[in-house]
Amino acid sequence: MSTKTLISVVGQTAIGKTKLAISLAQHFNTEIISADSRQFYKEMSIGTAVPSVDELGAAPHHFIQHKSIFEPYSVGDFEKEGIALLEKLFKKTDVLILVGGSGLYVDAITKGLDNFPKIAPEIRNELNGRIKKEGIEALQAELKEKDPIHTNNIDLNNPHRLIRALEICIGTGKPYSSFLNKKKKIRTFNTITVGLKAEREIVYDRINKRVDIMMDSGLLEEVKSLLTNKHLNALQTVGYKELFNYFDKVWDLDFAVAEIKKNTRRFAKRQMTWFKKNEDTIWVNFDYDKKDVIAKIKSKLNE
RNA sequence: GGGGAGAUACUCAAGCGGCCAACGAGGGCAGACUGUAAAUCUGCUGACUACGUCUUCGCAGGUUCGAAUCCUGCUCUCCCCA
Repeated sequence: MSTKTLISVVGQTAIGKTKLAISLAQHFNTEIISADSRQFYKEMSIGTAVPSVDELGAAPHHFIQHKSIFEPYSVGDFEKEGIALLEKLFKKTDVLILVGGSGLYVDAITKGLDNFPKIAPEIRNELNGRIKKEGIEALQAELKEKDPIHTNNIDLNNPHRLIRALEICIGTGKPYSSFLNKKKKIRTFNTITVGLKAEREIVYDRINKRVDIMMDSGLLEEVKSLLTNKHLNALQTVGYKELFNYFDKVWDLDFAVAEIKKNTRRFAKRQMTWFKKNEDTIWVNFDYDKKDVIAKIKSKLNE
């Protein structure tokens, strides 16, 4: 009777997730939680395609531009905040909408991550310094010693993963792998995933057009205003990093824009390989019929 | 008209007698993903009846046991002198 359901809307960038989410929120008379790792930041809006004022007014949204690029923020933080919010909102409604293009962030809400203690940022800084000075091999050797199990499971060539594993080992004195696969998190809600899809050419065309629109809407100015912060993690983002190169005079503008389009296409590809893994997803074409989608969701709701 | 340089896989670009289906880069494709995730990393990229076979290095001949690599002719491109 009081089963709570989270409708998770996923799909590639520029495919129309925001619009579908709003339709669903209106239909179910409910609210939207964003799981978009770049729309969290209030300093970024054009390049992240944050919902417009009209869209934000069409349904209550959460986690849109609620953080600053200067604050450290991670999936772990997002999971805690997100679950807390869901719990609060589920007190007054049975259905909520989650929308997001960031696979890991979506999974953090729907499936949950293992708990890791907070690690002092100095440890990562130091590891970043060491990997430059001593080379990746030194850190690989150290992980092998501190966590032989995890050494066998991760891609040792991936510096981000290597450093993350090591910072846990160093910061906690325990192997990274010892934090994995604790008891399964119990979610108090069911999740129905709706995936938006379209043919490659259509997605690519929409991406190209959206990048042009972003440029016409003042992306360049937005990026210029963030120039002094370009080292911040949140700004290691398609649409921003390429234009930093333009302002640094390493690329001309046309090339930078072409790179944004290319990198967005590649990002869209990676999103798809992530979302394809979920076998329960209800896939709908980007030119869906609204009633149809709602009917599919409802039949799933009644299962 | 004369002289010179060059034509290599989707693109750029190495190779200059055997170890070459051909370095590398770009692009493309596929994949991985537990607090950097719009990030980061990995694999594949001539064709196939695939641990083997077949067809490629401008075109056509030739030399050689053997050629992308040497020779001849042709075609095209670029540069210099007229």
